[in-house]
Amino acid sequence: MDSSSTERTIEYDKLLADFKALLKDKALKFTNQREKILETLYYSQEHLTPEALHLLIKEKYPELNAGIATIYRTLSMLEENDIVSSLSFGAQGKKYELGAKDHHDHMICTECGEITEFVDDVIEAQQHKIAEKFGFKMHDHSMQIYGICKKCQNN
Amino acid sequence: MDSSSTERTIEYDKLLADFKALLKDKALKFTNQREKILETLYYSQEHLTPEALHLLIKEKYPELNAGIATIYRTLSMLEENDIVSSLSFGAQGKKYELGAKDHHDHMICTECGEITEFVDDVIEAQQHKIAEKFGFKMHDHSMQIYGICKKCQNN
DNA sequence: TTATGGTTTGATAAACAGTCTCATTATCTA
DNA sequence: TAGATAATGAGACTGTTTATCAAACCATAA
Ligand SMILES: [Mn+2]
Ligand SMILES: [Mn+2]
Ligand SMILES: [Zn+2]
Ligand SMILES: [Zn+2]
Repeated sequence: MDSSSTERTIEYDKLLADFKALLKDKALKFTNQREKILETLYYSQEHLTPEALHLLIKEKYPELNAGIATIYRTLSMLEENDIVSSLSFGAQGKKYELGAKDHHDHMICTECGEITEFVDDVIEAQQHKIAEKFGFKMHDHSMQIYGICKKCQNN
Repeated sequence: MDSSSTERTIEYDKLLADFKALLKDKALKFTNQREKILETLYYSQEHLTPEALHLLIKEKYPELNAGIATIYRTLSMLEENDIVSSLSFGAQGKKYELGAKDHHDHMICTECGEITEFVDDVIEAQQHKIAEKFGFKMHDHSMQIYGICKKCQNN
């Protein structure tokens, strides 16, 4: 079966150093806002909407006075550079998470919203086979399983 | 491998009769608007945004004078009753398609937007196994493979 | 058939998410 | 440290989806 939960695989210091290197490489600037956004994403275990991330940052760093536009701009930039990934399901809009974890897919409880992460080698391998069959050059994929979690089944 | 394209599996008359029965069962009314929305979804092979569907209907049935709000309302109702399903990826918003086809997943070209449908038995079976392992009661799932289609690779 | 009451509708206002603009501020490099 | 330029916050703006409500419509039963 090989399904398993995922866990963070990179230290924050390393992540930050890589991020600084990336910015330098692309002639982008290392700003306070960008740093706090990265940090907040790293230390949050949640899948965050831009709005939720904005709130967290306003709470923790009120003096930063970060604007929502910067949150959106930075999330887009981070996603383009494969540092975060986004997940969109239902009407709830996009949710972002730090991609410093290994790739994984999601199981979503439609009752309580709980998101369980997993990786399954059989599925990963099969996706490559399918893409190959259609002459398709796969860059990425996303899989969601919807249903009712253990906890909600017992309520 | 068992991947294959999908095709429509139900006659329109049957679909319409089932729809009428459903409406009656739920004490909802069979209206001209609802009929034309169902019909247009059935005969379109595309994955349609609410806006695109609205345009199609205005072209074909101008005298109906269908409002966009009715399109949204009806699509939601159809989705709740598993008659259509929606697919949302990127910023492009939700696209709807008639679920009278068999279940299938999607392969999306990020260059030209082409959507290829497929079903893969290995993946279908594996998803059940994963849900089972986590004590999760699966209701639905959705998988998208993103990449570059054959055509776009040769451009 | 027609009357009746609840449903559905279209128009339009409102909410909402996300993007754009631009004057000001911050960062980087020499 | 200064100058060039990138990034920022505020808020205007866009496009999409939802809510409101009076008018029209549909199903039912007389
Ligand atoms: Mn995740
Ligand atoms: Mn499809
Ligand atoms: Zn749950
Ligand atoms: Zn293509």
